[in-house]
Amino acid sequence: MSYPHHSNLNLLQKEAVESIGGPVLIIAGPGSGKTRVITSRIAHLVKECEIAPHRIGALTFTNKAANEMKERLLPLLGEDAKNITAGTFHSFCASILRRDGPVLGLDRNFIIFDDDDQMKIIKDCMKEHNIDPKRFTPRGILSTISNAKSLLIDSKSYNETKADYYQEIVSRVFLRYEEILNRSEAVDFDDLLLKTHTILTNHHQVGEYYRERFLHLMIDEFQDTNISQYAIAKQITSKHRNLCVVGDPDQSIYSWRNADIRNILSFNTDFSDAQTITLEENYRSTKTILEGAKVLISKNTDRVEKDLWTKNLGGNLIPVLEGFNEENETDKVLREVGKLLDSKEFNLSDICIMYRVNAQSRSFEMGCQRYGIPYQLIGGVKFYQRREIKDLTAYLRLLLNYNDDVSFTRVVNVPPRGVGQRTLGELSRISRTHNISLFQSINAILDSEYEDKIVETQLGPRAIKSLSAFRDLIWNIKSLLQTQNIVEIIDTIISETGYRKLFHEDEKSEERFENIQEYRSSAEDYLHMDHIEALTAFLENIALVSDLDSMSESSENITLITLHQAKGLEYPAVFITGMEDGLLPHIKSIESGEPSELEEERRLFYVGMTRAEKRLYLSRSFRRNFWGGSEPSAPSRFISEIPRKLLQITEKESVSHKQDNARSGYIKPTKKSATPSSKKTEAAKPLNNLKATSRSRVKRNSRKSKELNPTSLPNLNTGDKIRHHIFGDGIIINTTTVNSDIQLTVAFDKETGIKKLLASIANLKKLPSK
DNA sequence: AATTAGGCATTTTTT
DNA sequence: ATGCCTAATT
Repeated sequence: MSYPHHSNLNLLQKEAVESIGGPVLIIAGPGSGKTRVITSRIAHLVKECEIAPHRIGALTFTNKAANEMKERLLPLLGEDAKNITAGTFHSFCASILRRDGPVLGLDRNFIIFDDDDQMKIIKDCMKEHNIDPKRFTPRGILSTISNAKSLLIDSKSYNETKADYYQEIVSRVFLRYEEILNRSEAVDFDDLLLKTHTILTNHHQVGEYYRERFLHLMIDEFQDTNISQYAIAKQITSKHRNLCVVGDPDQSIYSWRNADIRNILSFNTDFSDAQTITLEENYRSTKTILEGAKVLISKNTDRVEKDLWTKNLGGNLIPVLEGFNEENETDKVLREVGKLLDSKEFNLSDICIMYRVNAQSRSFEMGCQRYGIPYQLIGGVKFYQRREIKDLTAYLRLLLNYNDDVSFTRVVNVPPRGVGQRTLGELSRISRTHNISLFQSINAILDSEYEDKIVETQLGPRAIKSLSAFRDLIWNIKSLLQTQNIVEIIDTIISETGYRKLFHEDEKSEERFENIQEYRSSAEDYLHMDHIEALTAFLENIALVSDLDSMSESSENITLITLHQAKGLEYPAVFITGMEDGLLPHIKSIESGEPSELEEERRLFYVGMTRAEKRLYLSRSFRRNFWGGSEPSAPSRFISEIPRKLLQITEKESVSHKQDNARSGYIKPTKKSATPSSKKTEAAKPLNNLKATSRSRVKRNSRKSKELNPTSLPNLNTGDKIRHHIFGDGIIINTTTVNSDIQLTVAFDKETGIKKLLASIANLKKLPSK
């Protein structure tokens, strides 16, 4: 990065760093050294102004940004850096609630419900109220509720102000939804903010603590904060009035998540004495890239003008790659990637491929595997959403909190232990009549009473026995928390609940096991803590930490990422793919007819473009795959909004020549339909391994792995004895080639039986045959 | 109670 | 095409 040296901030940056009395608004254009300004400002506060580090708060959009900030502060401040409160709004609020939640009657060990959990509850509530999910979609109702909460409207006030039939329906669900959350000692994402705000506002003593404590508060990505976040910030800084917000209205891309761009636009009105500093010098991109982005964003009517400029060189034109279908688009993009790598000007980690929707990633994943380009996929199907992971998490949540009905329902019959629909229905009936959790309902049934009221049930002795056994199971494991740490508890759950059995079922068992292993090892970070605390922290981490946060920067692979997640990142070379009307801008925004939605799509593209330092590529396809079929798609209207002179449209025939002549280490000319190569040494990971490694784990199938393979993979033949880290010892009874990998059929002991394993991932040790 | 078959909606972006 | 939900079957 070509930032000026620390001691050498530009005048405006310096002003931003040193303006420390009262409210400050920093409008920071892309690449204007925003992060630098924020860290320098904090360092300045601590070193020059002698502000105690723990009295400074810095709130960011992602945990990754927060961690980066802390890392950058470390050389400047040393140990003091660790005492700065830095995190996302959500994690910040979670810590306030862990400390002060009890004033609202919230248990300190509350659980955080994710999107999945929320949907389950919404659906239950709707069923309870006989609301037709065809007429009112659960998703829609949830988003209405979430919207209300982010405007600081709770279920009670919503109910009081409901104005039409739809709101009447929502209100019923909302009220019930809140009851269930309360009963479950759980909060959702919006509650973290809403409840924090309530405490700060209504509980004077607690509020004063935070108002007194935070002498300075800074907020990054302010254009993407919502009303409740802004309200919290105002609350906290109402005493010392040192609120510094940093953002760029042109990069506001989260309105669908209730972010309100008015926060930043009207900041100056809210604080009439606010200083405003606008950073317009761009240190990141070439003139060409910046000019293209500027012209594009100027097409938005609803915005505040900025005059971005750069001293950087003009740089290359922006190529527009055109493929005749999705696969061909991918091909062209990856060939360009290959050229960049061959030029030695770019490393793998310098290159990023961006797209509008996650579904587009698949094609690039497969492409990378074909070409042997190591890649890192951010997001996609979330690791923590995998079934086995959710199951295990549900068990852990139950240990902490018996009243978590969502988790209860999830695992009470997993693996099957004789608690079926009927039993569950009866439990839920009792839970409703007495307003107690499902788990408590078991107690009520077994005791035949609840708070002196007789509880009657029609359940047979078999069902009652099953329920009682389940209760004992959970209780027993819970009591082990005294002596066992979190990792041991996970192991205990797997063995004691009989969950292990599920691993022996199908060909997915391998994948499941690997996921569990990873889960288990991520729990190891918490071993130093008290067991209960560790459990709480681990579960909070699962809820609040995203894939993006754990993405690696240094490792040697290219990055595949959505445009939304790319916010705040930068790469020497960026490919923005799927430049088609319907994809970018997305069809939903076109169909909505709202100009504001189209403008947000434009901002999204703008964010993508401005991530690029030296090279920017656009790509599109003439056809796009939908649900099986493919349909013609027109070029994105945004392409024509970039001045033609900045673009480089692919020449016609010369392309194929270049392809043939390409003597690239990464580009191996292959025939269209054929799988890359049938040579076993190629060892590209098989496609079915994709799913197993979807978290931002690094996939390596570079030339490197080609060399490594013969050594790491002993020459395995039928009849060889091997050892597997999970299944134990076995004998190979067959070998076949699948997708340029070797599939081994191995007979293990009686209990495990016969397994099919892929040589490249099974990590087998060959045992000497006597 | 557990398993299976058939119908259906699904794809925007995520703390 | 796939995965989720409901209904029907054993």
